[in-house]
Amino acid sequence: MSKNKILIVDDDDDIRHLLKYNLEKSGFITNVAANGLECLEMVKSYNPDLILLDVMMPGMDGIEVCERIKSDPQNKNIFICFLTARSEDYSQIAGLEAGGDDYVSKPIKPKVLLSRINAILRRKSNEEPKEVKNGIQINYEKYVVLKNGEEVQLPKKEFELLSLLHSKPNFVFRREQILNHVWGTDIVVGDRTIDVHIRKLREKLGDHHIVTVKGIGYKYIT
Amino acid sequence: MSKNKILIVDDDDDIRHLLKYNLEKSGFITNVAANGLECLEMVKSYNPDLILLDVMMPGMDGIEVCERIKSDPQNKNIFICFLTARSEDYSQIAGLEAGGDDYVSKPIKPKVLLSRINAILRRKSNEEPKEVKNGIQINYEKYVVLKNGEEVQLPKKEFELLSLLHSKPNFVFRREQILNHVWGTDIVVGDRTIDVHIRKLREKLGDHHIVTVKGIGYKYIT
DNA sequence: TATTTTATACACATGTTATTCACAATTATT
DNA sequence: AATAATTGTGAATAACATGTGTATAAAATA
Repeated sequence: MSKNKILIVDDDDDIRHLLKYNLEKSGFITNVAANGLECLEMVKSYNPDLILLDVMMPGMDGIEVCERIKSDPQNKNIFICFLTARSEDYSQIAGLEAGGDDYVSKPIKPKVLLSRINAILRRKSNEEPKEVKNGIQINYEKYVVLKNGEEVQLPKKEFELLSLLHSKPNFVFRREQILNHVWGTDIVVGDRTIDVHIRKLREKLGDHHIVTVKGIGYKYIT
Repeated sequence: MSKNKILIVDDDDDIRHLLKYNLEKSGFITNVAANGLECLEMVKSYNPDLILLDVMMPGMDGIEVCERIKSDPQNKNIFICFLTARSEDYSQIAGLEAGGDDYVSKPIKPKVLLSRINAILRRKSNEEPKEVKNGIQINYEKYVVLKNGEEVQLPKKEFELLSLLHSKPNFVFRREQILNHVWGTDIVVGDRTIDVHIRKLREKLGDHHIVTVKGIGYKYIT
């Protein structure tokens, strides 16, 4: 998964650090900007895949930053995810959302943010040629898995676990990585939890898709 | 193609009249508004198919007007064509253009405008037939839902909820998104409110249209 | 104001999903 | 081969999300 550079833009120090800390723990590469101008510069130099953009900022607000970024066709596949306070007027953001972006309401819960980011990056990778890998295709919008063209509904955790493995076929994900991506860094679950979910996936999709690499983790094979 | 109501929005008297004159001569039904607020009201009462919208206006500018209109899913098939002066910053409009709209540069040449309008309306009429999805058709003008041709009257919230899901079939809307769109960001409602409305819709339309995606939200299936 | 319709709340039923755990099976190590 | 480490499995249970009946509030209508 080479594409996971995230740019965090918020005028609040604490939020920036909180997000940076959490995201890096989950394996993302991050960078920060404190205002709109810094953000615009970062876009050029850092070339992020996803921008977490605070709406309410002194100087240039998030909406404007977004518009400027989007006005350059070169940036068309940078995703922008707004960070909004509940009280802020949603109507402006709504219009942009149609364009393919997303938003997360403050106060930010790391778990929620993480799953949203995963969803966005998945969607992003999905816009590129839709690869059917070994008979399994994932549709993130419909939230279904296509197994030889047939739709299979998976529960949330199973879906996310499969998404992760499927995103980088043949790459071995360590158990720790899996935990961080799917469960988040703050949650502690027992030793056998991953295994059980893997089992469920195997039951539903067949045994030959997911391979155990003993001592390390799992991989999705093509 | 019975539908060709055009709303002209510009703060300049002369331009309004010029456009109105020309368009009516070509057989379109037109109406005018002198500013953003008037425009928003007209959208409700006049229900145009196409809005010619000046970008540069005192008070609310065209971009904002557009965003407000587009934020309501009911207006999703109103086309908006910006009228821009050459000197104006095109970058902001570029972003919106992606959403399916168009723009015409001032000074306006009637012939150019006319051919542009025809192109837009043609595009629109091509999209129209898609409206019947899985036996359910939504008539935003009458505020009524057609279930196999038979009219079903839905209360406001139910109608809006259905509109939202129906606007993007098979796309899973998260509960949060639904709340924001139908209820707004500032309003707080209980946890079961969405479910109750979904239930009402299922009672009236049948169970097979709306599918629950546990842990995520709902989708309208075709 | 009275009446009806619509919207929301809430407690609880139901069903699903997530997790745990003891133990079996497998693989690696010596 | 014996042992240790790791993963797989079945079953139980916890945690959770959604559906439902009914009550109540709010809004629309007469």
